[in-house]
Amino acid sequence: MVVKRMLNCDFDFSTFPKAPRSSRRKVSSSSQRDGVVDCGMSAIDILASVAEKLLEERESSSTSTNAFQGFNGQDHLVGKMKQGHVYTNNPCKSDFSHQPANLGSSKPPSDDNTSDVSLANDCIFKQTPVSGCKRARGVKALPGWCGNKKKEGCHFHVESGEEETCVVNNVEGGLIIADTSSFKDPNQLPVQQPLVHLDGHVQLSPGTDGVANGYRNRSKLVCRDDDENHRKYYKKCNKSYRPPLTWAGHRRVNKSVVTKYGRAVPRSTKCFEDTKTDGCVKAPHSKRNSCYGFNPWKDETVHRKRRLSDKGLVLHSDGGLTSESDTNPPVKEESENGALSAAIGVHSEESRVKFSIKSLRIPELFIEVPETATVGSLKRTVMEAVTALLDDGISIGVLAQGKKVRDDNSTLSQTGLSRRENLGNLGFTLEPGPEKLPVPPLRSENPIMSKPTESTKLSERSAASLAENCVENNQELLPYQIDVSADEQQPSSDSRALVPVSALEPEALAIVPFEEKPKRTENSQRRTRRPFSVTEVEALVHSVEELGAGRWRDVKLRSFGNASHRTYVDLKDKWKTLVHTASISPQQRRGEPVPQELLDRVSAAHRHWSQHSLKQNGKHQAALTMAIEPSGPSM
DNA sequence: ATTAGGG
DNA sequence: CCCTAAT
Repeated sequence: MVVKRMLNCDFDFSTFPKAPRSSRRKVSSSSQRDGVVDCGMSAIDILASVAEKLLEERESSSTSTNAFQGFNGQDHLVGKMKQGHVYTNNPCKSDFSHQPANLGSSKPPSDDNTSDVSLANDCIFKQTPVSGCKRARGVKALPGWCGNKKKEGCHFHVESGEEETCVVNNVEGGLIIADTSSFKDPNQLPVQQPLVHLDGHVQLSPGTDGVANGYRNRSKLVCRDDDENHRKYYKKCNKSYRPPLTWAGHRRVNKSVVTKYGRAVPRSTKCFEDTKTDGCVKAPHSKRNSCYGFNPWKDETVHRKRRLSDKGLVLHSDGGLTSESDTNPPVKEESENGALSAAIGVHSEESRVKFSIKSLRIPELFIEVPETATVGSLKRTVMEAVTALLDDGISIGVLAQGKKVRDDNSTLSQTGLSRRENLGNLGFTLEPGPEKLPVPPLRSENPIMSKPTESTKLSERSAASLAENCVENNQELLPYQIDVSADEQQPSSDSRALVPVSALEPEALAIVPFEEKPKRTENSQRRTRRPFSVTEVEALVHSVEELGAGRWRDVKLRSFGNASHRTYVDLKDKWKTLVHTASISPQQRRGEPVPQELLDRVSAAHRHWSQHSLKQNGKHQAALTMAIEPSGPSM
């Protein structure tokens, strides 16, 4: 099963033109006021639009057929989409206006194409509110992709709730479960905020500067009705769905679907390299069931920097606020663009403010499973994707009056959240953690060595990186400050600031602070696993025979020279395992078999040096003893 | 930076 | 392969 991001990591954010944050903010803000949805376009939307334009172009130009080759078949389109690229010869480049879309305008989107999808300086697409938009046409042009006919209202909901969370599109042999928001209108497709580069790139992160965002932190977001049960549930799921991992160190793997194949799959820059190499193209109907949970904010380097400035997803509390005395239950309002919105019920009683987040939508969740997949496996797939998304850790940010509240110590009343009328402006954001996100050193590893051998790995890898780019559209609409360096807030404290008062609504989902000390910055990647070859083992054994175990630095220098990927710690570890391997029966050994001859040498050397060290130790002891009692026992 | 050892 | 503690 595969849960993956539709778009892969091949985005080139760096080349994406951006308007100054200030201007973007401004725009967003005003458009928000006007209720106009900006950049509320999903990848599918964009692609559909692009396709539409391409098709239109073709229709109007009988000589430009070549330019549409890539879009003629859904196969192609789907495949490309998965790469995160929309390859076009850009026959209709001009269709994408460079002019700012009707930002800030309250004018309803016109019916013409350009207003439907236009590229602002800011690279934000302005789009007609989902329903009945042009996309439908584009979609239709791509039979099988997301045409109305094929789109089904396959819904998933959290066990405890009835929330519709996704729409499933049948895509030639596979299902693509797109986003989530409940789309009453069958024509509606998940709305996200991808950006389309003029060169055809589709970028997922909309809002901000396309910076990848992440639920990067450790604090966890737990949807619950009964948090204990829920946690158990998640745990259970994790256990039952995750394949066993050998390396103890892979424990964290469980946290991400992506890790299905272990963290061996690096999610750093290499993702890009690899992506390019294999194109990250996964046949839409690959026989292999793969499951990509994308984990948006986990991947990479390329986006890391920018990610710093990103404030991530926004849990937007537009409406749905109600006081405790209200008879009517909190009304959940759909954010126009769908993704991850949360209706928050606020109950006021004197100095107390209670929150009840009715729902949290998970944005952009793409799942691909073969038609032959069972419902059960589909459930698991969805579960994995969702779990991976949540489990990966996110921190919560609070937005008051549209501004980010940085001071975790300020009270709600001081922040202006004590008054009900202001609660309407309360917002939450899912964002990267407090940890510094230093630009990770790029490992220059042998490209051949690191070249993945399994296409699945590549796919997952890219899927993982891609996910990283997911950004809730709304964030762009919220004028909170974006201060990268100053972003020192502690996620944990942030979370604590929001004390869930659960049970107001039994089925309400609440954000629960989840204590977990961040051990490792998410941006630090686990090295890719590189099994020692017999040759390497031989070299290692040889060196140890001569130098003994313990002088790893020398061993490294001697047998591995400048092999940057083999550190002395690696050698030490390898020796450790070799010794162990040599001590067990051949039947218990795994991995590439090490010649018994070598293992015998390992045993011999180990024995030898062990005794040697004992002797040394003994000598030392003797020397010490002598030093202390130089003249020996005098009594 | 190395080494040692637990995870 | 990671993480720490101790050198």
